[in-house]
Amino acid sequence: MPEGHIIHRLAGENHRAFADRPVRVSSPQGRFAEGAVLLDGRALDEAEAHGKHLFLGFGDDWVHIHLGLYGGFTFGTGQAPDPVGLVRLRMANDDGYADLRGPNTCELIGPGEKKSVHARLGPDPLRADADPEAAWRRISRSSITIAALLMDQKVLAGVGNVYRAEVLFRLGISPHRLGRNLWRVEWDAIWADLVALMYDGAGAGRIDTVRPEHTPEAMGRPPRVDDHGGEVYVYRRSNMPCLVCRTPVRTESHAGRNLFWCPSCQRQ
DNA sequence: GCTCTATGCGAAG
DNA sequence: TTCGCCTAGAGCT
Repeated sequence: MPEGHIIHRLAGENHRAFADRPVRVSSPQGRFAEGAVLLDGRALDEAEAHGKHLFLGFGDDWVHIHLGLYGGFTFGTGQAPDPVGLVRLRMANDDGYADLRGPNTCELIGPGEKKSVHARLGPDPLRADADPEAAWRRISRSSITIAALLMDQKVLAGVGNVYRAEVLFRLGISPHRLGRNLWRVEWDAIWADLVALMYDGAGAGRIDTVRPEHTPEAMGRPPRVDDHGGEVYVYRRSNMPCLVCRTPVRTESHAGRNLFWCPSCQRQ
């Protein structure tokens, strides 16, 4: 259940495990059977992430994967065991294996289709070719909230519910501000903070956003780590005291997703 | 066993 | 704005 930092990490893990050697490809569940037959025994050439989309390249054939809410990869070493649960895609060689379960998308595409996926995604803070100006052009003209804009993958690729809540908290910006009411310096700060947070997240495999001066140790409080594995200011902390000002964290359903913010630290 | 939840997204209304 | 969809684990009866 990943945001973009995990997808970049997965690109690296798949590349390390399977690049440049023949891969045994199968679909124990059967829903990627045709693709598996076509790829079986071929070598993985490239693994690439753009936002929450993962691309595994076998020559001109690409596996396009989107994990959705509950998709996930499991990696293991040695001989692959009998599949547990619904394994859509299994890749294996003599050293190890990877199982993909529950993805929203797992499909074989060609270079043209891959290009069109990239074309409909906004800049990804973790990609070297990202152009934050493209996101700013849309945000600065928009009459929808910055909270909704940050989650819109056409505007910005890779940010999900955790990063949007946390970056807005860290910069003291209300999630209800409209895009066109954002200052340019605020957008620059959002982008820079996302690059730093997501880079750290990709390295650590979890999302930690709490600054050293607000950690439980620094504040003399017991540690509290969210189920997703990281330490955060507001995400999934409804009604708990803000780590900075003690005001209860608020939550509301915003465009179908839970939004979390501190009404005192994020006044406007 | 059942019900709920989740870092997502696109189609339908 | 709501629904449906992909799946597994937690917490409940």
